[in-house]
Amino acid sequence: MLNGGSVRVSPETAARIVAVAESLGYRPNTIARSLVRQTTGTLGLIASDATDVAISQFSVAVERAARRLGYAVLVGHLAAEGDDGADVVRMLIERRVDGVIAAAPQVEEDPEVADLLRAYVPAVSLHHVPGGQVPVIGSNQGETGRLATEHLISHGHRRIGTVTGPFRRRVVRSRLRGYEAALQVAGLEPDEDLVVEADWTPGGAAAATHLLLTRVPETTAIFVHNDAMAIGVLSAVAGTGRRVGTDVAVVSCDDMPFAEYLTPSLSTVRVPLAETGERAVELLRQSISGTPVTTEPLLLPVELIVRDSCGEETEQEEE
Amino acid sequence: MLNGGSVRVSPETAARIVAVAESLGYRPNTIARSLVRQTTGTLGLIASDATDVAISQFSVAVERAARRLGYAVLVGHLAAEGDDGADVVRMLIERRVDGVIAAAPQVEEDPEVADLLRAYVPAVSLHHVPGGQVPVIGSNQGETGRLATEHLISHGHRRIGTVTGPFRRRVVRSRLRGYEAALQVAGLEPDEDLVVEADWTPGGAAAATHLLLTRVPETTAIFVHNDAMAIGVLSAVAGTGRRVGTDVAVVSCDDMPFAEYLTPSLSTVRVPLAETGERAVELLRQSISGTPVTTEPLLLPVELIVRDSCGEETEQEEE
DNA sequence: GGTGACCGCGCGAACGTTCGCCCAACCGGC
DNA sequence: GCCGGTTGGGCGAACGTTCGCGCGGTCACC
Repeated sequence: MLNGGSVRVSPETAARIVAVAESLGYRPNTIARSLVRQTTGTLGLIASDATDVAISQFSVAVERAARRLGYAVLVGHLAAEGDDGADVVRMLIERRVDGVIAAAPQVEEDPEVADLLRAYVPAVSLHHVPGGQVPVIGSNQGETGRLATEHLISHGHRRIGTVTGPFRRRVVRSRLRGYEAALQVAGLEPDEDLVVEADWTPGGAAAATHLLLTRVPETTAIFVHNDAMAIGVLSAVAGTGRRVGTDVAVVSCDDMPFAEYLTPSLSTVRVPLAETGERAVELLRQSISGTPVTTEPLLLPVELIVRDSCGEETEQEEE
Repeated sequence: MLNGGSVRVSPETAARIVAVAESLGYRPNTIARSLVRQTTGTLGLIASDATDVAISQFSVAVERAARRLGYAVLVGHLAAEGDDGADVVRMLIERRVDGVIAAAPQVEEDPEVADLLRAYVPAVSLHHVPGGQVPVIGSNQGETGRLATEHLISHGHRRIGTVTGPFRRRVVRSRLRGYEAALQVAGLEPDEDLVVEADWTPGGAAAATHLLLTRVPETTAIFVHNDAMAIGVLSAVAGTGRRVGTDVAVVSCDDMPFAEYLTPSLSTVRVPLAETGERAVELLRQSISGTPVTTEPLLLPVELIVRDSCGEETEQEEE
């Protein structure tokens, strides 16, 4: 009755009841309500070990959007390596969440999680779910690679290396396709030696960059797959005595808050993580309310942010 | 019965029941159980807008520790500025969480949230709660400031500036006390011009650093209150034509994963955020189970990690 | 003025557990 | 052999809602 539903009761009685309830500090018991309504008003969020700033930006946006819609958010973090994914999802399902948002690349190779998401609960994923049938939302990753690479090409670079995330990830492959497409349009031959796999961490990226610059010392530009790794790239480039921006141009992906303040400031393709989070919640709400949703990936546009690391400003003395 | 409780039933009957339950895929309904047990097996986590890497490291550790104990975690993120704190806490309380962990500096100045935490639910906070009576856990922040400053002093620096978080935060005041204590022990006079307030962001820290170096150009060392701001400090120092490490030594706090890969690599006082998260859950579990817990702040030790930004290695060419 | 229809409201079942209480049966001791 | 104690097991209440159904009263129309 007190949930705003249309109960057939005279307006003044309703007002009286509400007044009394208020004065008594009455708060409806969510648990009892959930029991009879068979819905909990709770969303599950499964996130990969969110030390990753990008994932945590997404998570915050998801929680905020969910709360605006009256949902609470139950989180589960997946270990970086390890397959507790199914356990986490099962935990969420047992808690009777109304839907699940997955922001964990691990799901790409976890058929057990995929089955759970497909069969037991409305879900939206940031990553491809094996077997499909789960709506996917994300950014236009091919465009990301293309934009970054095109920009470097337009500055006259011919030897453009790339430090990527793990190849087995779709994001990485999409960005690589964009990178290669841009090269081909410019008449440049893709070269395997210029592509080095890393692990999303600054340390891994630094090692990868050293490898790249050893294999192809003539490299004058690097496209790196996220801002955290970019930190490692900048460090490694400087470690070889080269200057970032002038000797080696760097363009990254994500546009985290710190990107602007790296030395030199980082050119990067902005990925709209907060907006993606909001859209994910919106999509999930539709799916929960029974509206059929397309399982065709919903891709949000990305945007190149030009700063100093790509050599736009060769004069960096004045910051 | 299927919850492992001690029901007086013959062993073989129990085994039979479990077997049948298993074969039927029976999963006890958490909601109904919560209703009668008056406990949900859920913990609430209120986090400040966790774009802050430190908070998100803490959050991940909390969730992991909680899950190990069989708890699920409901999160609420507080807006950076804005007092929706009470709303978030109320939401958690209405969802009948068994306890709340607060990792949001905002609670320091929110008496409404403080009252809720005190009166309605077992709680543990990372920050001082006005009015007390809520167990606080954290790191030895005074020690943090002292360690960093002492190290700079031991390198012969006499003009040591500091770029801080907002003064109204206890963490900041504790660290400042440690900084001043170290100066005094070394016979150095604290100087107001050397202390500049910032807002935890790289951008704010960069501006603060410019201000500091304008006011006191002879500054040869900077103690900055977290790694995110350190990025801004490095950028601003470089922007004035000074070299970090050789001209201006920098020591920070936190030791985030990227600290090692900044250029130059960042000396920083490690704050054990993951361990803090685990201890917080442990403390909360005790508090929930009725064990009286001390409200005396539980302080974990910190550790200075020496890298290049404090000038330990003057030769940085070989990284 | 009487009858019918509609509207406001109250009562009770159901959601799926947990847990206490009672009953029955078996065993042992007197 | 009978009685008491102990143990295994089943039945039903309670947790706090939601929602359907039915009843009673009032108003309007004939």
